[in-house]
Amino acid sequence: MRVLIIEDEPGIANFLKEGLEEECFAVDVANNGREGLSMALSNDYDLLVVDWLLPGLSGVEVCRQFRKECPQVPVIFLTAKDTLDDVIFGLESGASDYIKKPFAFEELLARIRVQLRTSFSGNPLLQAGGVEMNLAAHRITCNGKDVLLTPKEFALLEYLLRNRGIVCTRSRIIEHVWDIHFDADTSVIDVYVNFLRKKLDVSGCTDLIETVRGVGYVIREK
Amino acid sequence: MRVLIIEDEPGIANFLKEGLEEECFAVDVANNGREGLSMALSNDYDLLVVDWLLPGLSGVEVCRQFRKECPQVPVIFLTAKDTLDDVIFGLESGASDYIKKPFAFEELLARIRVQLRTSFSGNPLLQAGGVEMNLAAHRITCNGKDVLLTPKEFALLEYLLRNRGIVCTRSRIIEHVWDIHFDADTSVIDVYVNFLRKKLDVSGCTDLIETVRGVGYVIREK
DNA sequence: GCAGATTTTAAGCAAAATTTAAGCTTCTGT
DNA sequence: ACAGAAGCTTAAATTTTGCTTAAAATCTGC
Repeated sequence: MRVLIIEDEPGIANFLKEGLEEECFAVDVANNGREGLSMALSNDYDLLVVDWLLPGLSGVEVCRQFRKECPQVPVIFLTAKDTLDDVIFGLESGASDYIKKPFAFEELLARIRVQLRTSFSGNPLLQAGGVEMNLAAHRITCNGKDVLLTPKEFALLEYLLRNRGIVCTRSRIIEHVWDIHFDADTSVIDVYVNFLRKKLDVSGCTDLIETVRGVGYVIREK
Repeated sequence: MRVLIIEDEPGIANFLKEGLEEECFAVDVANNGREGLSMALSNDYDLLVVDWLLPGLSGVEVCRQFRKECPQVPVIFLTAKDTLDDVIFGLESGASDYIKKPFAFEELLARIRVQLRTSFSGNPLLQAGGVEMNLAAHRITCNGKDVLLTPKEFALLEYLLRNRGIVCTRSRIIEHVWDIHFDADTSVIDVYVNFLRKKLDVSGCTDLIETVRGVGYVIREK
């Protein structure tokens, strides 16, 4: 995954570059709007991260012009502003998402992953243990054998696979897979983890999903 | 890390409490402004999450009065309002950040971490002696070997590691790792230090947690 | 609108984590 | 060296949490 960061503050630019590289992204940095637009147009990026406030050509203008040429590549804005007007204006100019400063790197990362999921369809294969998930084909195999999952089961497994190595808390799972924001008192997750484990067991993948008591679930790396 | 939530809707309060506890925070809840202010002033919290609209004493008023006494403890507002005026008013009253309802739990978490300056991306690894604690993966290794800890054990070790080089008194440990509803006359800490030492001993980390007689415990630097 | 599939709820059970309590050991000051 | 205080260790009681099922509710395609 190749990302271009257009950001004039060297400290922030560097922080983002290093953070994304640790996450296995290939990262380029441009220090101003004009340079950024030129790089964006002459290379094949999977995603752009653009500061709203840039010397010279503004982030909005960069986005507007870039969109003319590459309407499908997601653009995420970094902005210090946070009024509704600005957000609407930003999204109208073609941004896919925005994030307000100061932000946690983890949040930016989460948003990048959301954008890449919807746009990227070239080789969307997630795997762990004997399990392979082909997102484009919406198909899952376990040691070569097909495993048929319902939509919710698929979404849950996808979320766990995308976060492999990281413990997914129950709250995060409920938000990301079910889109429920204020209901702590449900046992759907337990039930669905149980469904998944059963289906994977049948195909020979045991112990893929580990329980972290008091916290949530995780698919470990390796 | 100890957090006070001041929120009158039990559903939301409960959801936040459980979510934050999964992330290993010690969480207290107050149901109204007056109770909240009194708890905030009489205990040693690391951060406050305050609803803007509260019966009786409003969130803004709570924040203003709390700020007089504890200017350094961050306060995050939950607000349904979203005009610039309200935001400015909120920030002028001493809030460190605010978040509009409805919000994703993860966004609140990200903002809390920004305020506590313990963002996952910044320093996901706490270490001392041969022990490494990876917060995101919720995983602890000791000389390379995995160590399985229960939630309370994890929280205690995290607290000691975050304060390494500093002696943690018994009362501070009780306040930050357990929460307010706790009996002062208990030996849980001894028991849990014992649990931790045993598990770490098995993996070859001896003498990590030192006893400071009459005071508490400490993990020394190097 | 029916039949089957999917999702959600609820409840009992099992297992694990937490807390209490009590006896033992070590340390400290005299 | 002794007495008292502080901390350590262990086992058992209590509480919490997750697993599993079955049944109820909801959705979907015909």
